[in-house]
Amino acid sequence: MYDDPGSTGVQVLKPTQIETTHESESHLTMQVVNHIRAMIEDGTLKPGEKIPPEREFAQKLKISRASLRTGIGYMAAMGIMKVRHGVGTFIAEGPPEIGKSSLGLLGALHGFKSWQMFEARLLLEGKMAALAAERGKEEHFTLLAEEVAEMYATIDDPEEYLIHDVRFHRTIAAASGNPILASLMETITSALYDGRRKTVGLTRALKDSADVHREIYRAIRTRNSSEAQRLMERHIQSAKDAQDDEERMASRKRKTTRTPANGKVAV
Amino acid sequence: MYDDPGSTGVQVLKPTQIETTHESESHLTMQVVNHIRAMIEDGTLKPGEKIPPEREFAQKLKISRASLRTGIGYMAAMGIMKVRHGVGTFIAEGPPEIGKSSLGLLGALHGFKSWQMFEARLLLEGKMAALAAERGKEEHFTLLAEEVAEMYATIDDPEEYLIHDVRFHRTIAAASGNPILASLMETITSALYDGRRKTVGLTRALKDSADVHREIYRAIRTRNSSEAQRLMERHIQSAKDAQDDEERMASRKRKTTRTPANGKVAV
DNA sequence: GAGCACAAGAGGTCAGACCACTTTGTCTGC
DNA sequence: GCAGACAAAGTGGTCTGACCTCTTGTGCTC
Repeated sequence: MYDDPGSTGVQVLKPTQIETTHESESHLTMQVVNHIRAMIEDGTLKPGEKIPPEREFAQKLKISRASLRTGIGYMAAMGIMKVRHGVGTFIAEGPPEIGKSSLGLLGALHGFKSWQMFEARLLLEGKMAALAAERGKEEHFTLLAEEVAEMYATIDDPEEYLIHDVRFHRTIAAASGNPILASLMETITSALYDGRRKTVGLTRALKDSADVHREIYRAIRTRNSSEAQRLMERHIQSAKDAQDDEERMASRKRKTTRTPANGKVAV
Repeated sequence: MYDDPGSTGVQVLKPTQIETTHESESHLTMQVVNHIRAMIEDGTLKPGEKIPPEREFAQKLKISRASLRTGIGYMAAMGIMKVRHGVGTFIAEGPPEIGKSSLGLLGALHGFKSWQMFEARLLLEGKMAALAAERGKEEHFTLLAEEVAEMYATIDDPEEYLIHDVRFHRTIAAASGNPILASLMETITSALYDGRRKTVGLTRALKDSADVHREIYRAIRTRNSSEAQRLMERHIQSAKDAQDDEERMASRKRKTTRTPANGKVAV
């Protein structure tokens, strides 16, 4: 696997290897991270809130602005904070993503394949659909129903449709009661989006798509977890197939008149 | 779910919301990230290799050293690069982790619970065990067998044992043929480790633990994927139970003589 | 009342000096 | 000749303080 150079290679035991996880990033960077973390944990800082201006905050922490910025950059990279030029720095809110573009970068390093992303999605979303059926609360069902309705309503407007599509999946994630799984999903789907900018003819079968979502909703609503999982898995699988088709088509002919502008993916 | 303030709250549609994913981090930071990304993709830079010294590299990119450092810090935060004071900056190698301490920090924000981590692990590792049984190659089986042997051999040395334990699980991840799932697992387990530093009496049942690993190995070896998954899930479940016990014990009585120093978790 | 201009506040970048850690190779003393 | 101490080079870490750019709000003008 990772530290195996050749075929003969066996056991080169470096007992400390496991520990390598920690001890990164200089002292001051971590000081900033921990300070902010502490402020979050004790409630001084809540998601969406703004931290003090850099100059001021740096002075309070008795470090230079440069060091403070390093720490902020670190947390911004992890998606914990959002920095807005000319406005301020904020604690992130909304669906937690484990590490934004992280997956995309890692992909470049280790050669992640598209089908692997779908396999992961299949697993995660399938399980979450099942969990949503078991643990979902009334308000989740309500939201899901609304999104399905909106999907049917915007069936002629791919842009709008996509929004509700995404929301539907996020609501299921929320209903699953496990934010960690939700984060993982968010990470992967976001890599799937802007990582490649797939261009998919959304118009093709939005009606079918809406129908499937409706079925999934029903299964969850009636707490039929195995059915929910099955439907969700089939749904993702067909999304994958659609993308594969699209890809094959695109690579075979570059001149097909269509290609509906900046791509979105039907989820 | 995320953007739902009250009970009446419905549909406050902000069509651009989905796009919010991109457009973060200033221009120069991204320039650095993209430049390095390009160098990785075209093979100029490979995992484990060192990038040029900051002063030199900054000059080459025609940006200030400070900006370069921001970019490097960004990638370091995502686990793409490792910075070693006094030595140099390197492209990360080894098991890719989506975002190091990211989960821990996000946990502080969104209140991740321990059982949720185990639920995620159960799902991921269970699936990977099944996949390993289906897709594993001879060399993976060999490595797995070796690790099992080492486990039995180091049954009296928890420290050593843990190393092989971890390697066993990583080898399965590698054998699953899906590095994305492997990354997700790595992320979660690392958060489980140093996120809390659970103290678990390892000595308790290392023999049993080794036996279980052996059984899992056998199932994978004989390509019995459902059995592999079942055993792995049971294994993780019992690890969770053990930790729960430990926790309950620790919180009830703080004076129990044991507590074998800096904690490791039996995997 | 609708625009527009400007000022204030906040993050972004820069330059250059200096500090701290690693590594390496030489020099010294035994 | 060898071991240990030391010095220097190379590289990341931090600081200072100035200046640039973006966003937002205010108040003036028409």
